[in-house]
Amino acid sequence: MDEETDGIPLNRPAPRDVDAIDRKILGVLVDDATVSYAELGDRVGLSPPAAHERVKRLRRSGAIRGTAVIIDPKAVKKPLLAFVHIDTRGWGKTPELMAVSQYPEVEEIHTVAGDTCMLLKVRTEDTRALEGLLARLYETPGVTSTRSYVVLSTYLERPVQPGITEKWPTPKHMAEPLY
Amino acid sequence: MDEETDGIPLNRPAPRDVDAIDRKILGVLVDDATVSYAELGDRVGLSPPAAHERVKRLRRSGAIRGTAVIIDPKAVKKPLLAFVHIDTRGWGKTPELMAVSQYPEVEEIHTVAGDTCMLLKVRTEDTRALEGLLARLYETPGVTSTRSYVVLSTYLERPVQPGITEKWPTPKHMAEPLY
DNA sequence: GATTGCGACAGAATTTAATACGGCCATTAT
DNA sequence: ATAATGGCCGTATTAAATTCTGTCGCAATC
Repeated sequence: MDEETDGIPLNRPAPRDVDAIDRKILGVLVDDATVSYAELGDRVGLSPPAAHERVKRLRRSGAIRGTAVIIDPKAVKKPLLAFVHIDTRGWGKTPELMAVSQYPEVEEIHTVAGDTCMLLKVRTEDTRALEGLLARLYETPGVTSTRSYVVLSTYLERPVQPGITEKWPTPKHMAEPLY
Repeated sequence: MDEETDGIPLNRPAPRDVDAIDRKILGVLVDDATVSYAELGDRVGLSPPAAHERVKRLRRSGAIRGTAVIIDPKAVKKPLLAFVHIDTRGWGKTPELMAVSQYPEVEEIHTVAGDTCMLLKVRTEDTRALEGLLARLYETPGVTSTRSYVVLSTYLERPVQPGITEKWPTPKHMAEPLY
């Protein structure tokens, strides 16, 4: 008896948006989600149960979508990272393309605005496995061409950060935008 | 008395590589790292302490680099995702570029092989914040140009998967490669 | 080929943390 | 003013993490 009763959604207590303390909590948990609520409370200035309550609310509201272990790619034999741009004939042919999401080497699929249609983030064991993936892509109906960017070095790779982004002051020589 | 004694590293028991059970464990924990060792053990066919021991070993060996909450980007006011390609004058100027890793909107920094030098994954509140980031990039010495791919829709985005990638059989019409 | 050492596991015991509960305070709405 | 609400703290209870001990199987050794 938590989410709903008899299928009737309980009227939630107005999903208050994340405040400064929530951001601090997220900041701690994004670095290490294994900390105890006691330590989490200490770090953000709350008692353990209060910290727990906050985290529960963040989970309920969907701000925290889940908790996952971060796997070293090399440990699971996927040392090769690449970004693949895909050009397609129209947007309609995506369903077949979505089949690639079944492959464990595909980590991200986006449609983008720019000089290409789609963008994939893939991780493979070696260049040969990447070639196999590209071969499968070319077999997919609708795919006209691909461009691959093989990662040489990764200098930063981290999950979504809770840190707020400061506003950009328009330079003096530029006119203030309407929007 | 776990990692080392008096600064002398203990000779570890040969970091055995991940086996099938380890992969199943990683598969469970990458979906939900909050499961108890009791349930984890059930799912992979081990007793709770045995599962615990496995996870501890995976952590020690570095296969599990950490545990993190997955934050909904919209909840922290970062609904806009973009990939930014950066062209630089030579590779030497990267140190100044690395300063962008301080910005919370930058999630990934890679050097790549292809028609560009570097690739950034960034998440901002809106197009204006992205403009601000690009402005800072252009101020960075060594940066000659950028190309941005604004994500329209994300169809898949997940952490490193433990799933093994099957080998690609060379098509009949292709010669077998030397390597 | 028997033996000894080692690594992995299961079951029980213990310690620690997660979770639930009751009361207090501040803010808000009536 | 006053009642209601939401958020917090301190405590109590429950559940899980962690430790300990013994057993089993495997492999290297003699």
